[in-house]
Amino acid sequence: MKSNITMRDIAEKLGVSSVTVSKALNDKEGVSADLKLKIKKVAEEMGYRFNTVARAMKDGRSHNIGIIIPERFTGMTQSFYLNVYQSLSKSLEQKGYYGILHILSLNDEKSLVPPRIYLEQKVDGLIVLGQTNKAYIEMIQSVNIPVVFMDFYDEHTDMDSVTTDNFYGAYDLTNYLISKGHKEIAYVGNLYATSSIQDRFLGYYKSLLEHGLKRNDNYILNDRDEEGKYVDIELPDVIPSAFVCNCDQVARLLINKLIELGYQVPEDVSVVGFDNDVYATIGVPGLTTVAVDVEEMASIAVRFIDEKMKDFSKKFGRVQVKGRIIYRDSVSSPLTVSKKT
Amino acid sequence: MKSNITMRDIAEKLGVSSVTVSKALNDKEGVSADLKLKIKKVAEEMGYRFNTVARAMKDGRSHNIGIIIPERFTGMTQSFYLNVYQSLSKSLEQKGYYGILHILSLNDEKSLVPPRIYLEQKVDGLIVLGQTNKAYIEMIQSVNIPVVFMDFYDEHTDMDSVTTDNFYGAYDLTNYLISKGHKEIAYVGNLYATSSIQDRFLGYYKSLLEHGLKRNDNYILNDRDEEGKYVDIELPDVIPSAFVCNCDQVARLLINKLIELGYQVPEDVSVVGFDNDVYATIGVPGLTTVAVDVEEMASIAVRFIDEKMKDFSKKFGRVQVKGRIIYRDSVSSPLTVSKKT
DNA sequence: CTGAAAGCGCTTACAG
DNA sequence: CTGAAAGCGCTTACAG
Repeated sequence: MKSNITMRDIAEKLGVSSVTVSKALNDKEGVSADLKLKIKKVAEEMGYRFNTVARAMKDGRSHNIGIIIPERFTGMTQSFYLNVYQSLSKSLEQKGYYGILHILSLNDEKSLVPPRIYLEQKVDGLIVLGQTNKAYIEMIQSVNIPVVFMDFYDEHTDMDSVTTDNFYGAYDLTNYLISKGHKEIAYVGNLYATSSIQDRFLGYYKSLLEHGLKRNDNYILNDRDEEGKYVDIELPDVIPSAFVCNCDQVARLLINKLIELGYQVPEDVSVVGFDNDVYATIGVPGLTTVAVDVEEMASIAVRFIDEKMKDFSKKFGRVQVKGRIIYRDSVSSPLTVSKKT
Repeated sequence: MKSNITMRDIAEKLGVSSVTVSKALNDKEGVSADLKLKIKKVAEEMGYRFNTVARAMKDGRSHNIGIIIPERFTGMTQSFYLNVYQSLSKSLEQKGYYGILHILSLNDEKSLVPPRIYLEQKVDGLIVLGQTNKAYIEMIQSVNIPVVFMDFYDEHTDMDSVTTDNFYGAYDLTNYLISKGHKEIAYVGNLYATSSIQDRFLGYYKSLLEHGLKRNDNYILNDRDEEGKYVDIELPDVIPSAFVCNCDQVARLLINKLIELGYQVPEDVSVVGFDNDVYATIGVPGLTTVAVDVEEMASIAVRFIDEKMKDFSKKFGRVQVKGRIIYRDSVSSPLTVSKKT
């Protein structure tokens, strides 16, 4: 492995000082245009590669941003966060940052162990992607580098977070079902599991309220236990004409269950999901759902980190990014005749 | 943002030198046990965080490893590489490295632009995850830091690569179908698209040869064009009793198509996939497939990088990691009666 | 326009 | 066992 070329090597070759080389290569003032060109040419020829570490040492900024994803969101089927990570990675690169992924283990979360990337001053900022427990949020908020939360928020009023507009998305979707003529609409999701599920529920509920439809407690269906493990969905005695599911995966599970029971989707029952992930397009019928604007979310989170880097006290609060409805084949107008066998 | 505590701060507080602090904190020789303990205690109290950048500056190693994924493998539905990335990230962390993701754009690949993480000396090594064009492989091989390729290889004999044992997996799976009584077995996949598809085909073919079954050219079915875009699968006039698909996604597409045509899987036709990804478990029936050992692959790739770091000339060549068959419900013994309508 | 000096926070010889 | 000196490769502030 040949040792690396430094600015000093270039300087010596040209009989100038390394200060001048630094100025030339960084397009700073204080070098004649002639010399600058010559320096750049020689740098190129010698295969010079800029040493980011030395720069980091000087200005105290690594230009690395840590992205923390709690372990429980990283299972095989949960590709959403990895997609977000990818978008973040792209957005960071555009601003000259680099993302370092850290999977937060259940243990470290419980024991409130700060991520090693922080303890070793490996990163200038942190993006927490996915809900952690409250104590962990507080711990991470107390850190002396910028922190932005993604895809969740909680009662801590001083946290900066970027989430998809769950409330509006579910509201929009439910309005759509109602416009199609549905009056009996169930919601599927454990209201106590995550803030997303809660907010989507509230959006659904607002739509009911606005249209003067009564909320029916039997139409709020549980889909998972407290650890997030899916449980069998217990259907009510009277099947409603439409279901708003808190996510596409659950919508797909529900559809499979309904089909097994002899119902046809969307002829007998309409079902909508949320996320527009694989589960929306795999299987028949394709799901009408809300597509989350992952790239926009990533781009905003990165901008926030960047601005907080310049002014640590800057606050953005809770920012919501609107998604949009993707229309597929899982919704139709309800049958007017009684549909219970 | 309070300025950070340094070793010198600790040294001053205790009236010792920063050299001694460095030795104590790194558990090196040359400090009395007493003093070491005291130093560690004070470091803890003062909230000292080790500065990795300074260490990197000193020893010329950033401890960052770049992970390059070609853009075309990062679409919504292709979560496999992101899962590998996640495993890599974990393995790297265990050895004290940090992974930095770089999505290789189609343009940069064509123009042979080296990744910025390399040009800026941001990383000590590179893992290329997913096949690139040959010229790009050559360019990246010429770099003066360790490189390991994952999930593909090609004619360059000097490249170190870690792949899943595609050949053996498909061979194993085809043997299984034959043991179930199948004699007419088709292979689905564009043989010219990737080395994985090719090797899986060859494993399938070896199994046929070993069992004295004749290869039938009509039983080799195309699934995608040269850009990797899926095309409609053209079924042969006589439907075989079993299909070996090059991946789960294609297996699922094929099953849906067969069902549409009125066939039942596995009653009329058996289908197997490869990868054990979402497509294997989503939909009915569940796919019999080969599970790739992602964690083992990641762990080996990281070990190779680590060892090449110590000895740049070290070669490992092509290493294959065996997967294992996951038995689900997409295979049964063939009907003995004629099955063509 | 050009460059000598100092420093970022560590660690590695080496001297006492 | 303890520490003064030098250096990793840059950049900043200042002097000429």
